[in-house]
Amino acid sequence: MDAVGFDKHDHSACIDDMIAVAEAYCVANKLQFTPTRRRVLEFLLEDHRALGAYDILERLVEEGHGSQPPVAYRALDFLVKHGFVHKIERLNAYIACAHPHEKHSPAFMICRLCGSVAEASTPAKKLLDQAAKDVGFNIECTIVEAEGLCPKCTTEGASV
Amino acid sequence: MDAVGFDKHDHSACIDDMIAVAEAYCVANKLQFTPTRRRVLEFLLEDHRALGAYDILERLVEEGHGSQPPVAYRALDFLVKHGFVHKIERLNAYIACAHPHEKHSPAFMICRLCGSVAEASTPAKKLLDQAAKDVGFNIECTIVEAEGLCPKCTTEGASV
DNA sequence: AGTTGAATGTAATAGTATTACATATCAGTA
DNA sequence: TACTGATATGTAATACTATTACATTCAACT
Ligand SMILES: [Zn+2]
Ligand SMILES: [Zn+2]
Ligand SMILES: [Zn+2]
Ligand SMILES: [Zn+2]
Repeated sequence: MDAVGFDKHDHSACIDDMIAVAEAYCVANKLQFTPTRRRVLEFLLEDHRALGAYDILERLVEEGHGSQPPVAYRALDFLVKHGFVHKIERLNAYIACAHPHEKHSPAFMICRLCGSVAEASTPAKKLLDQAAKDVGFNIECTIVEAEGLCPKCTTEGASV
Repeated sequence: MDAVGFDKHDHSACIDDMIAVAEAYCVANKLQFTPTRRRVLEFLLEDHRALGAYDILERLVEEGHGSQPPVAYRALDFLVKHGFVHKIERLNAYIACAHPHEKHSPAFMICRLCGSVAEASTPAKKLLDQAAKDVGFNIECTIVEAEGLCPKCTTEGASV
């Protein structure tokens, strides 16, 4: 398993790659990768951390887009629906997917101090599937999030 | 693994038992199981489904308690902190724990049609711990929720 | 040009949660 | 008993998150 979020990496390439993937996917599936949608994905890729819908709205406003919540929520809904972005339920925030369209059940590790978030792929889905089968429940999607301390905050705050 | 939520069971005994467990725990740990806290736990046990903080507040008001949000949130914070209640992040709602103080990492199955919620115990923590260790993350708590269709809604809505 | 469906702009409102400060209650102690 | 500190409650105000509704714009197709 791998993770993006706690390690340094070639970030400009990272953004370009992800945008390219999204664009190609939209073209292939006749989806409209509009300026607003593209910009929101860029914001999330730039920060590489979870942003609230209103953080995003704020930035959109600065660039001249509409100033009402639906402007942000619509773009986010699109990006989530098509797998470019995940919602972090624990934070009511959104983060760019680290493995777009590799068909996965994401798991997130959320640092409660610095707020960084790493996405991992785990067999958690498999695990729940068995538990679900036992009671006859039909899983459609899973949410797996862990809260704790990231490597950096663990060492820094040995006193915490 | 077992689940409460999709099966019928002796409910009055269920409530009494849970309240007794909570009371005993509070006495043993010098915690104050105040009337408000007890009542909130009873509401959650009675319904055996997830209730929003404002649903709970509404009921408290009917019984003469304070009418401001902190009245509900404080009781919920206490109950969550001491393991009598879990928060369902996906629903922004709260549900009574089905296994109080059996030290567990709960997993929830949430029916998107009827809203029923079942709590299961899974080894998700173990699983995530390995993934976390790989990247140096220190897990403090886990959130595992699955959304889908419960047995009843699966059969009823074969057309959905 | 006319029709359609998707996307956007905007206002209003709904739903969830916290901060701040005053008051009350209770346990332990002088 | 009176004082003290910690805990719990009452209340007002505010902050944060999200949806509904309706008008408008735009591109694609006929
Ligand atoms: Zn992903
Ligand atoms: Zn950190
Ligand atoms: Zn539980
Ligand atoms: Zn159901």
